[in-house]
Amino acid sequence: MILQIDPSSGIAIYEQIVRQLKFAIANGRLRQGELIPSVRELARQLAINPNTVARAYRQLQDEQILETVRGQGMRMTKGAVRRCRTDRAKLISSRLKEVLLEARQSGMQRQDVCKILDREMNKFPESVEDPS
Amino acid sequence: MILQIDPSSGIAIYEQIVRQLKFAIANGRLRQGELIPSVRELARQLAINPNTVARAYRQLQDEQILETVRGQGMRMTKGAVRRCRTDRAKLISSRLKEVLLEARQSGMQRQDVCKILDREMNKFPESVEDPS
Amino acid sequence: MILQIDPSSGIAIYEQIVRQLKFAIANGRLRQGELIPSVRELARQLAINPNTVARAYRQLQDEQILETVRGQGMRMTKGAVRRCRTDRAKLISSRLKEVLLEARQSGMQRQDVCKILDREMNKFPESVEDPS
Amino acid sequence: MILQIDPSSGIAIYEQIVRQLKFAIANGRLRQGELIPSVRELARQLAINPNTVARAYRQLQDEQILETVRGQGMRMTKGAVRRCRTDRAKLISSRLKEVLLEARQSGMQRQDVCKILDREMNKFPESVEDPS
DNA sequence: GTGGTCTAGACCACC
DNA sequence: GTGGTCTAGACCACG
Repeated sequence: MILQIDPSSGIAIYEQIVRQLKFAIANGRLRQGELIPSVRELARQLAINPNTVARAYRQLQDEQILETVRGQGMRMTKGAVRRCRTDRAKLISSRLKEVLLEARQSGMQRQDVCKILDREMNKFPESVEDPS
Repeated sequence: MILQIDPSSGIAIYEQIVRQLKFAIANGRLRQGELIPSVRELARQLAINPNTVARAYRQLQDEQILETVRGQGMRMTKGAVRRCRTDRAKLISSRLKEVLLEARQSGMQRQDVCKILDREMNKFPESVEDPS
Repeated sequence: MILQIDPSSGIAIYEQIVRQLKFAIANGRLRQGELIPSVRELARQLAINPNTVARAYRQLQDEQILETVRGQGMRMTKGAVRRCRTDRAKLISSRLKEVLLEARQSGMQRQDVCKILDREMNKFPESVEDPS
Repeated sequence: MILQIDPSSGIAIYEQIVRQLKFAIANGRLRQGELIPSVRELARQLAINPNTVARAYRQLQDEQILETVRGQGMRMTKGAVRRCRTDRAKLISSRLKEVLLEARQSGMQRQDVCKILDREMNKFPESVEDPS
């Protein structure tokens, strides 16, 4: 359970936690049934305010991705993987659309955008995703 | 000089003005030497507070894209077009890199990203940019 | 953290704050890593509007001398001391050059300028600057 | 009668005209009795708004350095030279004091200031001022 | 608590 | 008319 938090990225820390947890669930790094780290434990690991972690967990609970297990902690729900994969697709897709829309509206040339895309897409690994 | 402002986009209004003015300069919709709309005039057009426009103009001034002509208004600087094109490329490029990095880190499949890109890139017009 | 503000000096208040903070950092009165006084706190101390302080802080942020720590406040950046010392030297040097250029162009006699300088330079203290 | 105007110097244009006219009178480049250029003529030469020149002339009139000659234009008053030399000394002296005070308060080292002064003072010409 | 943003309205110098 | 500055007060997200 290692998350990469960048406090100066402009994106709220709790939002970074939410996204990365969703991603971890989507690609199978977190297994169903496992307990996730407690608020205090994760806050300690990331050296941030426990309130911030709690806010992220609360949001994931609202979205029925996490659920509380009384007296033990929190774990993934039954439908978590499916929901997270959907959310991941939506998030990435909408952000790609946004930036490409902005590129068009800015009058940027198609070819210049293609150059960037070619360079970036080459960085993608051959894909093997856990099909569970 | 028509800008599209969305007060509920999450991006600060002054920041939207800054970007769109840069884009307008980059693709030649604003010509060198022209006076740009006055703070009060643009504020009236966009139905927002003059201070918000002034803040955008001040930032563009800090970036040496606009300069004041005392008692008359503001105009593009000599190097504005070059700077704006550079900024546009940097902005779009860095945002594309960000979202594609996030896509990779999320474990998303290369082919799924490609599907989105193909669909979006078809929306690009055949390009004819003012080469001045 | 005591600043001397003169609202009737002709120099904008926010600009006075910017300069004096730079000077305080340059000569070691503010230490790296320390949180600086909050916008509201400094505004209260100086009996001015918080927006005026915020504007000064924003400019220092633009110049990478301050950075925000979300939810906590603002602090000096890593390179703040170096930048402030450079800025101080540039500011004083350029202003000295300006006035001496004006003196020459005005046809003033070298000896008359020297008289003023001798008198003023005697007011300088024996110097001991924090070398950190 | 050639003045050097810098519209982007931060100092108001009319103020630049006032100063440079005073300096021209102080060092004898303008002779008593001569008519000075008309508002419109000087405005044309400097490519600025006639109102701006008029404002400068009005201030010099208020300070009894210029006077109107009905139907002809404006000329230096009898005490103009004396007044301009006094003003020149006051102006340069007070600006030097200001910047050196700021240098001291900023914690700058005496020796660093001296370096700048040495370099600048060498630019002064051997002095021959019209003693009239 | 913190900073960030926006609005409203005022006064100023300048042209 | 123009931009520059300052004040006052509001709302927001974040920790």
